Amino acid sequence: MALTDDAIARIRGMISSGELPPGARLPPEPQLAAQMGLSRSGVREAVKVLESARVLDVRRGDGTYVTSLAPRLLLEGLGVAVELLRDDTLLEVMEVRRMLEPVATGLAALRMTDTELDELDRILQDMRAAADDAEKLIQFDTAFHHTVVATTGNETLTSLLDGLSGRTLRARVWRGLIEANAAHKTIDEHQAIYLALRSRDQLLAQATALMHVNTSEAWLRTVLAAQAGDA
Amino acid sequence: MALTDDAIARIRGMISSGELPPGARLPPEPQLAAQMGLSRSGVREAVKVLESARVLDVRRGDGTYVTSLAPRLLLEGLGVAVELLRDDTLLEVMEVRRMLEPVATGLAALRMTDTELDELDRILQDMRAAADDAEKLIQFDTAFHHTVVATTGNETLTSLLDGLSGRTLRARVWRGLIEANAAHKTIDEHQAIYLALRSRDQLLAQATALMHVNTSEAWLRTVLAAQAGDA
DNA sequence: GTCGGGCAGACGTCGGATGAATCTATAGTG
DNA sequence: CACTATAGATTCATCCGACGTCTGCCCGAC
Repeated sequence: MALTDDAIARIRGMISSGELPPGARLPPEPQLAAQMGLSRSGVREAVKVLESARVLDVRRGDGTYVTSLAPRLLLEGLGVAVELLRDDTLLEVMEVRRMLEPVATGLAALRMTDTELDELDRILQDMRAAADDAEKLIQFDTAFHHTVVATTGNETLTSLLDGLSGRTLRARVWRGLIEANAAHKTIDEHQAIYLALRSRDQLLAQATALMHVNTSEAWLRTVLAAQAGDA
Repeated sequence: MALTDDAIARIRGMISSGELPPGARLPPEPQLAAQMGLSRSGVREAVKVLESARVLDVRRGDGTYVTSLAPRLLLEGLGVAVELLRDDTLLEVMEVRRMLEPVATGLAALRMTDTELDELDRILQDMRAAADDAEKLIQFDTAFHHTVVATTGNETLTSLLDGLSGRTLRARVWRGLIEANAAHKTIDEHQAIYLALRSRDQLLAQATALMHVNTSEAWLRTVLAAQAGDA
């Protein structure tokens, strides 16, 4: 399998070499095909791959362009990859979050502005109001952690952690939490993180975040074990 | 753009739902096309995307199969994504490594066996012997860190760090190091990490790793600044 | 039992044709 | 002159059919 993969590599090469900078427009498919010595079908497959990787942006009726290549785009694929991981490797993902999220939260404690703290407070209230609505809880939980990590100003870090905290993963944890009536306890953990951030206490923020991830990991274990029992 | 992307989503859905477990064989392309209500071309594009994401394994003359879905496969794409990041975001990547690698190295200190330590020692000697051969230095440097992180037993973590330590990134750092005659100093840092691991000292391992990443980051800054000056 | 050939199945690549969306330039209108 | 609407050109989306090539497997020969 060479032709199509060659085309992928060559287009990628043109981008990383700077020949095709962000925003640049590629030649029309027929022309690109001629240029690379393969049929239009092959080019389309190559372009589709790069489009799915958020490297190219294909606009019907217009043309094909190089995206901004921003980390948030290129690292988006991490999320879909994590969604496909098998159950026994989800604990590995959790372990990575456990290493990364506390440090990130600690860093956020140093940089967070009052405005951002207020937003966190708002999300926290939303969570309490959501009660037992799993769907909403997951949504606010996601927003909470995203907001915290985003204030580090490191987009790569944010995208990475977003990807590692996939929707399915969160859903499973919260299902376990709600079924065991432990949702309120987890919301309290968020509160603790919030208070640590509010007081700009890096070490405390780190500690509260670690506790929180640890709780999540524990519930994930429970859910996975119960599921294994069923099967 | 719905048909092909729908197909991608549906195949992915069949996999994550367990309908297509790892190793399973997909129907032939024409049949799959009929089943999903689109042409073979569309199916081929969808399959190609999933193949590039290491979700499917297409064997010419044989058929299409679901891969093992192991983290090392699914997270492989992270590496190619990082290779396409623009220069100004590489420092973000470095910052993430700075958060992750010390913790991982500290963890490795607790789990590393004598055999693995001996292998590290061998790599270290290779590095010293490589002298000013940038190519080899990069190769041994990669091997060193990979070996350390791999002993944590966390394949997800290993793949993640491998991806974040892309070849291009390493190449740039080492280029700066060699040009400034600072290669030996960096090799000494590896030695320090090795000694910390040998004595199973988690905190010291963490500290030496942090210092090392910090050095790399500093050199990356230098190289990027020099490059910006050229342009 | 082993080796080799041949056959069927499956992916790889190609070329052309048609439809749909977008952009642009032009002509018309107030 | 400014704005709008229409027509055409450009480009991607999708489909269809054909042929080449590789792989796996069965079966016969030795």
